[in-house]
Amino acid sequence: MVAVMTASKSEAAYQLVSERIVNGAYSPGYRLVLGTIADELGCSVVPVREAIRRLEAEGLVHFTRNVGATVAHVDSTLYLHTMQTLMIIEPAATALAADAMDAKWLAKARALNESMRQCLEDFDPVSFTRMNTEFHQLLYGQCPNPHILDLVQRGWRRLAAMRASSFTHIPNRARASVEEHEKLLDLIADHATPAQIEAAAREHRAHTLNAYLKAAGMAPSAI
Amino acid sequence: MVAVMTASKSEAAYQLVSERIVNGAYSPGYRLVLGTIADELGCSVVPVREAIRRLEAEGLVHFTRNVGATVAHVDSTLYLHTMQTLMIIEPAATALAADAMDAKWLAKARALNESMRQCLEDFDPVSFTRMNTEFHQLLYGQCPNPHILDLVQRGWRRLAAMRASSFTHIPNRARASVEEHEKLLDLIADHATPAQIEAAAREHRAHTLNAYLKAAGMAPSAI
DNA sequence: AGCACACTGATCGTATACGATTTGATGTAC
DNA sequence: GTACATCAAATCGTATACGATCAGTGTGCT
Repeated sequence: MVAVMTASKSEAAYQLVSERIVNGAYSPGYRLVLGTIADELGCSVVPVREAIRRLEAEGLVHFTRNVGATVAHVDSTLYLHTMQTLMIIEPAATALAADAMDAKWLAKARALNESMRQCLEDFDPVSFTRMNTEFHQLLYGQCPNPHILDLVQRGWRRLAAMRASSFTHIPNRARASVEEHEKLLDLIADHATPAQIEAAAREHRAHTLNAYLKAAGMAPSAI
Repeated sequence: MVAVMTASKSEAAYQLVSERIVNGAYSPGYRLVLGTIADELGCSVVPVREAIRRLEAEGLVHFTRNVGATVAHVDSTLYLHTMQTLMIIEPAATALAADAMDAKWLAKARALNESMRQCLEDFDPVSFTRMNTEFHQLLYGQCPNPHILDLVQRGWRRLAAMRASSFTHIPNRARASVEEHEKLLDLIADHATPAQIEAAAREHRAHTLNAYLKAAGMAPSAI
């Protein structure tokens, strides 16, 4: 772990805890004790406290006054809510980013999607998941509205944290995802309107969301 | 304002500064000096610092390391971005809240909208703005997804902070808003699908956004 | 045995203190 | 008069310290 030396200690604490939650080193329910983390980082509790409050605001940790912080538990409802939020924001971000999607971008996206297809052939779910995240980053990454971009990034981070802990992937969706990605890229190549791009992107995410809901025995999402 | 005495001091600092920004007591660019605010609250700088960092995460203040915090400046781009974000999230929240909109709710919403119409007759823009906020709160308030609800509330808070500082209202839109509200309520009364409700709500906000953009000489929003 | 209550250890919340950094002003050389 | 170096005041960042609060445990009473 290479820490950026110019960053403040509270920033370092934020990065450390955040990363450990997202990649699953701290599982849900894990107790985040200020003093312990402070010792580990070689700093005092004040910056650590600040970092943890920030993570609380992002929903990654649960905080109780005078008691302390724990890594947030993930239940199916929370997962649904996060997915639903992302389902609304990400397609909009993608549509707004449409202007920046030139031929070069398109070639890159297509190549990435092909690699994902190859991962499926090779039964490599780990790479697939990584590339899937990368692909979606490519989709929304050029969104010119920083608020929206920020929301999407946070949404993905939360999903990553949830998946790292316990959630199983739905493998059947993987193949369909690749096909839907391709259709979306075709649409972009054909200079579809932002509204059309948004609709297609939202449909893609809705499929994923509803597949999850169905597997969990829950009703499909209203929107 | 009755402060809850059990709340922590950092909470109190957050509430104080937040409220002052939203109602315009602190204008954009105002320098938030930790020590000064701490003195005013009768506490030390540590909780104040925490509160300010939280406000930074919400985008209400701008923060520079080793320099300090100022109330965020509002330019037309920022305003556009905030409106655009709200335009995407609020309609979704409204659609998701559709289940909770019963006859009683509908009567309340209709009454409020009529009061808004009356405000226009009486040339009372202050009440109109207050009621408009209230009306929209009614629309999205029952959204069962807490993340989405939170995002909408924050969006409105930011808008309020921006308006408090400098932005002039666009009076021509006021009358159209009331009509659009009514159409939206009719749609809900007719048991429209959530998707239809979302589309109508989004159209309403898009009109407001585009009216602003046009007035500012900017191109209409892509979505 | 079961309940109530006080006690204890752990941990949080914040005051205070001090070093680090920035900013703006002052003075000096050109 | 301008550019640059130096310095001082203001302010931030965080370490340390201590009081406040909570969860768990043991003891005594019924």
